[in-house]
Amino acid sequence: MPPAVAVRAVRADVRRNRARLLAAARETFGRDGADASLEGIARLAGVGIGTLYRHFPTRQDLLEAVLADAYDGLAATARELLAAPDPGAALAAWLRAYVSGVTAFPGLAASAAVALRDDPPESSAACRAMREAGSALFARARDAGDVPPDAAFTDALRLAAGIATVTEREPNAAGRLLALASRGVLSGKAG
Amino acid sequence: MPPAVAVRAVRADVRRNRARLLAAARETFGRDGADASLEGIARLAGVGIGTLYRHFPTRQDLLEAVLADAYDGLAATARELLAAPDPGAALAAWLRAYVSGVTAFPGLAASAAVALRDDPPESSAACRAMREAGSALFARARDAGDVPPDAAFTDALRLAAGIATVTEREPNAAGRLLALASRGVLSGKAG
DNA sequence: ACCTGAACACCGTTCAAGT
DNA sequence: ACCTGAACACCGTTCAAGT
Repeated sequence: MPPAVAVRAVRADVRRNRARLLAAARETFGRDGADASLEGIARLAGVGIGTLYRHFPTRQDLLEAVLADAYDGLAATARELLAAPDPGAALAAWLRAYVSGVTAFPGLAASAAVALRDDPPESSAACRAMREAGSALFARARDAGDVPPDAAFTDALRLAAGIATVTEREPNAAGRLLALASRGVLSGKAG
Repeated sequence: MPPAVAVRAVRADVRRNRARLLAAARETFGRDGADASLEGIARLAGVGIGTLYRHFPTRQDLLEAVLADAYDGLAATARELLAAPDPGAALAAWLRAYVSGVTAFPGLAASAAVALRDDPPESSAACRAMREAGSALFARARDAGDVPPDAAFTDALRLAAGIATVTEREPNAAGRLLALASRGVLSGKAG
């Protein structure tokens, strides 16, 4: 199968460029935020700007690729937390991890929120896997009676994304808002 | 007092330019979102770009001036709702109005959230008045036992800002998330 | 005192040429 | 098949000149 070999050879090249672009993006976004210069990222990666655009047609595509790492970690965390004794506390811990994961640098949380819209663009495999793992954690908490029976997982995740977006780089504020949303702003009385 | 007269004459000029810039900003932002071209706004207002920068040194300043209208309306609404019978329902209605008011166009909610940071920049008089009126509504709901006694008004408002930011142009989603945050993601059990 | 707008610097994006 | 980077278009911001 000579074509397969040829394809594999090309892929090595392409993959190396992609990996370099991602590493450069992580470094640059982490320093300058999500609105950093794309030309700077291409320069740091040692590729032409056209190559960056070939791999990541939009800034959002590049940001979502950066997010994939965080999603992998969050999916693993969700699966671990499925074994935790208190379903509600496990869900709360996971939502905190989500907020923390998508606030690695300014502007990232807003990108993460895009994948949670009512009519979202097609999302990455990592994002889908993260949501599936989180959904199981959510269902367990709901079955245990820790979450309102009519609540939707995506809405809860989106709420966390909103908190992350407005509390970027303010972990204390993020914690307060998550606690308030968990307990309920209007939950003074019994129900 | 001749100087006072001279000052007043100048102010008329300055105010007219400011009003034109604001009208142009409302129209342009409303059509193109908060990242619309500032040159286009100056052109539409019939002033030079330098005049726009003189009045509004940053884009955020211009957006906050646009927000002032919404804040005036929200302050009035809060004062009216103080007379509503159910304190909790009144607060809920006002938070819905806030979300609706700061989502007039894409990008506005994120600007509104800036004024709610833990260490916010100095905010407009309209914003302060809105927060004071909302705070009274919040205190009433808390005194009535509709809100957790240790909850902070600014955190509740910030939560609404976060919801607004991630659900822009999706009123249904905004309603669902507000309902979820009001009841509490983890409020399945009694308390 | 305020306004103008040319000038500067910078960035996003495309695409013809190259390998 | 992929990469390069010059070229184009556009925008933010400043500031010398004007009123």
